[in-house]
Amino acid sequence: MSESINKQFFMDKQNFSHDIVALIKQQILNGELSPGDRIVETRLARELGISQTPVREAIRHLSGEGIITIVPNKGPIVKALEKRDVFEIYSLRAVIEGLAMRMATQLASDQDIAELEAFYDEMRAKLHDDTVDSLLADSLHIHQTIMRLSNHSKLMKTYESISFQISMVNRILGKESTKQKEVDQHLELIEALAARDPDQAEKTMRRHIYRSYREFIDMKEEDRWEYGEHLWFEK
Amino acid sequence: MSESINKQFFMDKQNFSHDIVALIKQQILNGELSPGDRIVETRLARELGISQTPVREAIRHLSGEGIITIVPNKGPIVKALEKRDVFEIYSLRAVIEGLAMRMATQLASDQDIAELEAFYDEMRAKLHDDTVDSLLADSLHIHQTIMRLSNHSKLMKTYESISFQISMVNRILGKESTKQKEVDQHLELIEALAARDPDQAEKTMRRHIYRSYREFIDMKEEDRWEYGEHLWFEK
DNA sequence: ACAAAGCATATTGTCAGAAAATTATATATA
DNA sequence: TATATATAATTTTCTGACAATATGCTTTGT
Repeated sequence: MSESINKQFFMDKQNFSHDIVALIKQQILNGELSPGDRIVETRLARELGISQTPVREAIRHLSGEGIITIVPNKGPIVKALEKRDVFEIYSLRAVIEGLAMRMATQLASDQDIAELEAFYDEMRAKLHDDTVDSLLADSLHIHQTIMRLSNHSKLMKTYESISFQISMVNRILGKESTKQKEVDQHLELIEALAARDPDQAEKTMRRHIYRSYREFIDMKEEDRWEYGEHLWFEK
Repeated sequence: MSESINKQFFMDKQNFSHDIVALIKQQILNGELSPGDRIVETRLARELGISQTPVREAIRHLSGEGIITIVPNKGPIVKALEKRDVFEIYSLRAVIEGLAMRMATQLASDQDIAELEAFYDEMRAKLHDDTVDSLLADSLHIHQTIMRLSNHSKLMKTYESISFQISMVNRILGKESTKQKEVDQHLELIEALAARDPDQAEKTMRRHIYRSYREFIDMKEEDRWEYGEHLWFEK
């Protein structure tokens, strides 16, 4: 019944499991699959109109990525995010992106930086008549650009796996940022980049991410995993 | 023929693929499987005396971890390590372990530190009549202990996946370190930990790893991915 | 009414083999 | 000889069926 409908997902340049990996990720970000949800291999296979094996392969791949947990003889579940995870995600992100900044100060061309500045100006211009979602997207774009400028593939891979979970956090808990502050912080980032001072750039990025984390927990949580600022950046 | 022999690998508390993941990793570290080698699912399954499916699952999991690359319709190969990879591994490791140090200064108990100091004394005592392999193992133990003290699961997971590749690097290219220097550096680490100064601790760790990297490329390579010290730590 | 035991169902784990794709080998043609 | 074409062999990919295990429900005994 729903077989023919879902077959559209298979643009299938490569193989089934490859597309199923993408499909499941997308469903998690959409909210069709929530953390803690069980994934039933047979059911998913039936819905997609294919057999069990490629579904299993996709799930095994995702378990390797750490997005899905497989309980032996019980089955796969979408990894749930605890409060502790949020702390870990942000703190890891801080050092990952910190190093990216450091490298970007050395590797970015003048044009790269000019483009970032232009993008920022646009972002600031439409600040007041724009949605929070759009702001988040723009923010994400800046961070991704910096990651790309670092030209460090393992850094990017690690970032992607975290970034996915960040998106999960944002989608689950929503986010109302004070737009002005958010925008200002990104100016700091770009200025630090333009100054081409690695030490300062790294510190700025770490502080930026620490502030995001603080904002997040101040809004949503009572108990926090914090251990104080000195766990995040220098003085 | 070799079926019954290899069956011993399956202590099999959970399921086949779980053990095959461990088996393949072990074979890579042993050198039975080298980077760039192809893995033929049917052959491996036949050798182990089981069917193809669990082998495939294990390989899919490993591809998720990034240890194996799957070329669609061609098959899995053990990911090869380029020179560039070595740079990326060390630099990523520097920030990962840097953060671990930072956290360890806050989370380690006095006893934890005392144990590390005791271990170090032992290590130094047997310095002269010990092999390089044994020294490397001791060094690894210290690093792993610090990771554990950080009590940061995502950090540890990232570290593990790098650590695996570090071991690959070491086994492929060998390593004759100047033992004395190597040992001294670890003293610095433990002292920084004992001082419980997060900033200093992080910097010490980063410098330590940077030095390892330098030692490595000075020994083996001509061309280097370096970009200067300021990419690694503050001044 | 409640708990334990046994049965039924659902789901995972494994298998053997067909279908599709790739690679290697051999044959034919210029 | 060299190049292209056809054929064979290998390997991946996928399927459908079955066994092993866990879960939920009913029955039974007290």
